[in-house]
Amino acid sequence: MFADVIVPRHLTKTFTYLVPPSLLSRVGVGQRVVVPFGRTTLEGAVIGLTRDLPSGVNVSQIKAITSVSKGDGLSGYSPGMFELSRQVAEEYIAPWGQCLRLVAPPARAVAQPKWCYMATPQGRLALEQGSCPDAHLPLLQRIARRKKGLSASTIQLSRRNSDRQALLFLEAQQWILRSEGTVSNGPSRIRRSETESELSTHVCVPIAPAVEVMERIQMLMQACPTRVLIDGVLDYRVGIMARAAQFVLEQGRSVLIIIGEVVRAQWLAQVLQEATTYPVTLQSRGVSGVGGELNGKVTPQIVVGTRSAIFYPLRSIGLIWVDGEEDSALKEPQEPHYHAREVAWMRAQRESALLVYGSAHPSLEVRSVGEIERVAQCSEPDSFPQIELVDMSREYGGAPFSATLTAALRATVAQQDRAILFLNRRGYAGALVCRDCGWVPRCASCAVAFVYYRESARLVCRYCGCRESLPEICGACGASRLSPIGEGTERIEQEVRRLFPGARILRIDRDTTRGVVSTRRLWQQVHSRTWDILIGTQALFQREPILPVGLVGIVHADSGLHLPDFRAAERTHQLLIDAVNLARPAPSGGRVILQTSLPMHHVMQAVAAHDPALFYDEEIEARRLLGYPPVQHLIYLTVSGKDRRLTELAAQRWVSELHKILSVRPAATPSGLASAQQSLSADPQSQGIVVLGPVAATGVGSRGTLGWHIMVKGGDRTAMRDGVRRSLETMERAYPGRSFKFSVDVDPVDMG
DNA sequence: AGCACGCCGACT
DNA sequence: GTCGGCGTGCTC
Repeated sequence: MFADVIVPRHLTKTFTYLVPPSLLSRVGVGQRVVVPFGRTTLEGAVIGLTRDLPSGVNVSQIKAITSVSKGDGLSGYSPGMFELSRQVAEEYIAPWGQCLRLVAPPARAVAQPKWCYMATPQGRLALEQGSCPDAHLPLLQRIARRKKGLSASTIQLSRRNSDRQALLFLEAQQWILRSEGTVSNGPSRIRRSETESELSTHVCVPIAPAVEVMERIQMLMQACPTRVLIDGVLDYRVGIMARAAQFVLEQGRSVLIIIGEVVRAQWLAQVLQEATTYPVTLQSRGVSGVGGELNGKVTPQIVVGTRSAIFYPLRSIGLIWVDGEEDSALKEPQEPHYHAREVAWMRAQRESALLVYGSAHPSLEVRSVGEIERVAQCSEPDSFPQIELVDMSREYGGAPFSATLTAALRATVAQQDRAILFLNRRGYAGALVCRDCGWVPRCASCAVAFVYYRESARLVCRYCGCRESLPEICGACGASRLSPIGEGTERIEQEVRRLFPGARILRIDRDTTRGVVSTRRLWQQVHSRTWDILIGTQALFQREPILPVGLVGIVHADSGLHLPDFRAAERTHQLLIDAVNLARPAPSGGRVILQTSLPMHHVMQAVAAHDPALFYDEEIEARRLLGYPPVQHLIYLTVSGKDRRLTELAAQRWVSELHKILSVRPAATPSGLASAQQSLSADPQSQGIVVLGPVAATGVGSRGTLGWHIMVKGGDRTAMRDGVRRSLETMERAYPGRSFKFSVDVDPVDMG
């Protein structure tokens, strides 16, 4: 009997092993097995059993399975998780073996025996007496110098044959001793002392949910698997989360909570530990282990973690809660490029669990899911701060603050209240903007902002690669004041210090929060409220929440709109809502001043009116017209290599393969692209697939490699995926070796 | 992906 | 001369 085994490597093929008679009864599909692989031993999984050898494999090369993984009481991968890894591999066009490591990181002790060499008393004696041969002396001295021993990886014995011989010799002489290094892994129970001092839980006051809300959620739990969107602010969501978790735990089932940022996960774990009576485990990346089991008995628990925790081997899950489902941190930047929000739904369906998406500003993707229940926070008009839009194109001079904002800051400082100046610093990626009306030149067919290249004095589209010369005048108002934008936090800080010499000013951004120590100190200052004016970027939203203040000034609300990303408006909308929520409600004197050059833009109008529908309705229409997600789908391909020219040729070859397989009319040239675009716009439900590019990657020459991007866009997701998978196979066959790397990102996010 | 081998330039 | 850089091939 032979077993087809996949290994946790970037290898698409399977390897065939002999099943020893002694293991016949224990080896089945899905079983984790230890196998010899090349010179090493590693842990793979059986995906099939056969009586005959596959063609092309010789009996003489066949090795036997060493052993069956001893585990945790489960026979290898639990069937559900094994299938989940296969589903992820298929969905995201990644090698199955690569996805296996998500559901069960290879047991380190098996995959890489960590040896540790120590000098024996005899060895030390040999050193003193000088009886060690000169050839092996340096190594013995090196080992003897370390009292606790030297690990094999430090010696790097793989490189030098001489060292390997020396080790064998020294071991034979019993001058050194080889022992197994200790490897610690397992989930870390949160230690209160460690995190409590750092993160303030008091800043969040969970709102006790209404009886009807909890009744509805309990009803939905009967209809599982099902999805629900909880649309509301953090305090509201945490209130429901704690109650729902407690309810599920009392039923004897566990709760899995996924959140984008690590610090947010720590904070949430702490809040839930205080709010519920069950154990909370914080799952951080790289830590493996089987949870929910103690002496063979399943103990319900809460697991909080970042995206990789969606694969946590928890048994009997009743509730999966993805909080901040719109966070791009839920998308894995490496292969396999899974999105934890989507994997959560795959898992919820397998486990028959309730899946909750929580957000203060849900993604268009989640809002457009047909069969999703929605629980929205009812907000009275009184719960919002007062918002004023200031049209910056009507302000004189180039000052960063309008007269309105300056006066409001002055009043706030005079009243000894606090103010936050929010600056959206993303978006300084070299866009050209009209100083008079805020217009930004955009690609006609892709509708994303052009990237401005100063040296070549050109505009380039990040999506389709088309180029244009610089416009002389503004396309909207005809003025000739077009210039690149840019106003950093430093500049704002200087200006605030000039205007308010007596005020206590604190700045939070990527520059001030470089190190762990300085970050902690700064955040302690934020919470101690020993400041009058706080200047910050989106770094303000990435940790525990901040108590709201009297005045929030949004200095340049438009800057995020200029990113060359079709989601630029959506991101800006989210950030502005977060910024608005930093102000107290109007009855307690909360006020927001939003400075913009585009006061009529749907993002600004929606934020000013506290009416998200104004944004969503217009945005979804724009996505429909341009064929962007969630209406249509994208697959983003990258070819990277050393030689720019050859890599471009490989990328072009990929495009033509895609054309062939997907039977798309060649439309890669900017002129042809416009017509392809037109045919899409004419029929929004068109199943037509478009291939854009190749376009040179912008981060030019990172570590000597160059990249070219290709975008596949269309309505038929399955056809696109199948086509891309087949084209990838063709490319990897056509270009073996490591001169090029072909990568695939299904449903990309963060394209700016 | 890892991990070997093997071929080349710069120094203990 | 060796040490360590990286390019290439193989793993049942």
